[in-house]
Order: sequence, then structure tokens, then C-alpha cells
Amino acid sequence: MDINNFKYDEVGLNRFFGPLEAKIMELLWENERSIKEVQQRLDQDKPINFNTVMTVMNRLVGKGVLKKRIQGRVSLFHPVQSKEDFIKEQSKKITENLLDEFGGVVINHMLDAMEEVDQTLLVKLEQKIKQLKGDKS
Amino acid sequence: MDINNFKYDEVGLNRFFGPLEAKIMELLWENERSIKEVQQRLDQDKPINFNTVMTVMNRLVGKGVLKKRIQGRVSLFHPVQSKEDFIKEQSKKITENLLDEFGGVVINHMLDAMEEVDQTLLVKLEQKIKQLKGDKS
DNA sequence: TGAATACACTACAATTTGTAGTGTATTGTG
DNA sequence: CACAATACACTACAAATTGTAGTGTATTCA
Repeated sequence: MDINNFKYDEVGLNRFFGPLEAKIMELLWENERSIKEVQQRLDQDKPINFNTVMTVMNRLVGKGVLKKRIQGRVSLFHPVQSKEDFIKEQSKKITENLLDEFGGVVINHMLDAMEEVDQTLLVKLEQKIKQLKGDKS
Repeated sequence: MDINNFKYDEVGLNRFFGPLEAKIMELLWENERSIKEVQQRLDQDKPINFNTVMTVMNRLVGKGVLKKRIQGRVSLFHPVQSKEDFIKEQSKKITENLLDEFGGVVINHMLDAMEEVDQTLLVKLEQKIKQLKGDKS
């Protein structure tokens, strides 16, 4: 299993995860935690069953985004990647996919999308392109 | 309903649709067709039930990607957008989403992804950026 | 020893997608 | 005109995904 789905009608981590999964990931990106701990934190919003939390956390291990570490009697869970790295990897994959598959069509619409983007980014982009052109020619 | 899911472990239209849905869309982007016609074309690969095809096609109408046109006794189905426009719209949405949500992180990884991209695209990009910078400053 | 705790195993509901049965209305032909 | 074929609606079911939660088991600690 793996993360390979981008829901572009959702927000934040919900783009990659179910809503409960996302909340759990968020908590575990803050800190390595036990099921109980995660459950109690989630409970502050609305009651959530311990087993529910456990199941979802174990599924996330199955998906390869969490790791379980046995600490005496309790299992501690932590993401295999930092949140930043996760997002980087996923967005890179998505972008590569878009370009691979739909090439030029996409570039143009990436650029349209970039119209909203601020000047600093544009400058960065420009530099990167210069560098790329240099490398290749 | 709507298309809002990008599966980046899949290929082609399967990124946006289920495998059968994708085949059907492909056929209808070639030509407006009846259920029967679509069914018969699909049948050439492997047997496929008429009702199966009908159900999926009606669901695609429900999702807003197909339109049904009653022609005497038969319904003719056609996509609401050209394939090109569909892909453009979707990839634009995805790109906007990525940028909105993950901003600079994404730009850099877009650029990494672009390393593979050919020179002509880079030039286009560069021009676009010039134009953007002109517009904004 | 018995209760509490942590976890495994199992199951169920909703959603999505592929699959297909049955029912109904219309059409066209003998 | 009657009946079969056709086109389609309605309904249902299975697998996968995600949220939900019950029961069972082993360990620990009072």
C-alpha cells in the first residue's frame, strides 16, 4: 500500500488522507505518541473510541506512512517522514506525473496557476530556469 | 458530483476515472455514441454486459462529465468537454491546489520535475515568467 | 487473584466502481 | 394484432477504502 491519491476538493492533509487519518498524522507529526495518547487528544474535540484510533493507526502503518515502535507494553507510533518531506515527496510525484502524462498542456496551466503566485517565487523560478538551461545547453 | 481525485499511481485517464469509466470516456471522446455502440466496442476486448455499460455511463452523466441526448428511442452520450479541455481543467485545478496549499515547497519540486522536461518548454516557461513579471510590476 | 490496560482480531456501515438481474415501455414484424 | 426484440430504468451485490466499534487475550499491578 502507499499514498497515491490527491483529492483536490479537500483541504490540507485531507487531500492525502481520510479526515480521521489526517488528524492522527497531524498529532504524530507533532510527536511520537501511543494510541491512548492520540485517542485522548482526539477526544478533546469529540468522543472517539480507542479501538477506532488503533485500527486507523495500524492501517497507516500498513500504508507505510507510520512506524510502530514497541516500548515496553505500549506501542509508540511516528511518521516515517517529516511532514515537510511527505508533502515534498507527494507534490513532486504529482507534478512529475502531470508533466509525464500531459506535458505541455500542463505547463501552460501551471503557469496560469502561477499568476496568483508572488514575485519572489517568480524570481526563484526564473533563476531555476536559467540554471536548467545552462546545464542542458 | 464531480471529478476531484487524481490517482498518481495510475496511467492516463485512469488517473481521473475507474478503468471502465476511462475506456468509456475514451470512446465517447472519439464520437458521440449510444450505450449499445459503446458496449459493442468494449465487447471486442472482452465480453461486457449491456447493463454494466449503461450504469457506468449514467453515473458519468451524474458526475457531470457526460451528457445524454435523446435521439428517438436511443440515448446518445457525449462528453461535456473535449478531452484536451478536460485535461487542461483538471491539471489546472490540481496545480492551483498544490500551489495554494503548499506554495513554495511545491514550486521547487515542480522545478525538479521540470528538469526532465525539454528545452522548448523551458523557453516557453521563461517567456511566460517575463510576461508575468511585466504584468505585475 | 482480580481488575485494568494494551492490543489483536473481527465485523459492520458508507462510499466508489464494476457487475448484472429484473421490470417496463416501445417498436417493429409476422 | 400479438409477440419478440430493444432500450432503458431500477435495483442489488461485490470489492476496496475509511470510520466505527465489539469481543477476546495477554500482561501488569494493586
